[in-house]
Amino acid sequence: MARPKTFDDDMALDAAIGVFREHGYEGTSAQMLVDAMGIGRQSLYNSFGDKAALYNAAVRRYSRNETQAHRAALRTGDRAIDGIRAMVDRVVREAGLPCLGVNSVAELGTSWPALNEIRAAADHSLRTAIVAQVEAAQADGDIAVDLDPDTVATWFVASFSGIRIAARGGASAEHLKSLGELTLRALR
Amino acid sequence: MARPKTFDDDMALDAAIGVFREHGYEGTSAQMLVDAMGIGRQSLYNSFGDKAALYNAAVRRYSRNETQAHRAALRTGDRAIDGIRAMVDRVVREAGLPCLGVNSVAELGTSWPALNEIRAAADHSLRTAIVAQVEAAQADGDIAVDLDPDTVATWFVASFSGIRIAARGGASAEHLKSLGELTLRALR
DNA sequence: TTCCTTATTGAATGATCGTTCCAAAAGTGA
DNA sequence: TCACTTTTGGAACGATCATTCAATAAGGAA
Repeated sequence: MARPKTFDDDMALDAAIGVFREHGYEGTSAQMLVDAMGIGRQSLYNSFGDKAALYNAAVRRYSRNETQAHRAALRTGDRAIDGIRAMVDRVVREAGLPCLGVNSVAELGTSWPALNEIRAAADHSLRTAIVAQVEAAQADGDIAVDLDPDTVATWFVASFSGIRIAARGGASAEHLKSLGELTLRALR
Repeated sequence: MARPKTFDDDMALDAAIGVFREHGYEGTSAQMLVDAMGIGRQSLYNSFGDKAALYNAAVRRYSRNETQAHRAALRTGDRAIDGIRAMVDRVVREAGLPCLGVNSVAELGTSWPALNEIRAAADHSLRTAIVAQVEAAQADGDIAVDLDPDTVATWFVASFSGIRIAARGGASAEHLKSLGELTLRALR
């Protein structure tokens, strides 16, 4: 057929994610992307379209990975609450790296329809998993039954944003740990 | 002496705050600032220095106002917990507008030393007020005494970030209200 | 009024922005 | 080896970026 690519799209995308999560959309230039991704300018545009499309692809991939990691953590442990704790612990542990999801919301809000759809898909996937786990934990008597599972799912997502912003602002590991504990304490 | 200014620095700064909180630092151009502030380009540079200095001044003024509003809310009501509730309610109520503090942390992290100092000052002012109020509420029996007041202060700040990010992502008023309630529930 | 100082206005600066054109390079199937 | 198709690298595009220069305008002190 024709000449094959010399790079892997997903690996290049991971490099782009690394730049975007640190510098944001507006703070990232095409030159920075080319340097980090290790590909030519034209290759970038051939493979990903323009900068906005690349950003959308980066957020999509990042969100999917992040959602998958959350769901994997949820499945660990014996009791349902153990999985929930594992999910919170993971967020606390990895809060040192900026979250592309949080930063994307902070920077762009809901002004990009394409981005809204990407977020809605990830949100739905994560939320349904959390709701199921919360219901199980309530059946176990580990989460108060007067709480609406859907509200609790919103609570977790918001708490994670809070923890990540705190970390990005320079909070210590101890403080972040306390935040994770209080997140769970609200559900007793 | 000489010709006086035709505009008020603080009013112009408020206009700049309005642009920065919506579009971020990198997403805001000098032209957007000139248009919003209603002053000439040269006047902007004469009065505020370069774009970074103007941003610092905007964050400083915004943080001071925000801290003051929090402290004012804390002082309302009979019991200490009433003031705390008022502070949380205010955040929930006004979460519709993007927070320059949260967005600044999300976008820039701790990479600007000057900005770090501005944040530290506002943080200290807010935190000491919260700590005192929490101690009073603990004495009243309205907040669990096994919680460290300083940790609780960190908790409030992080929760506010979470609520504001949720709002910026499109969360409904009902969801935001639930988040405010859960923030307090963690302290029982 | 006259002078002095500062504010204002608008054009212009070089740099960098995102994006594209174009020619050379290179792998694949015949 | 040849022809075909796609990738690749680099120069180039107009637009916009933050910032400044130069000239005019305007108020206060004498």
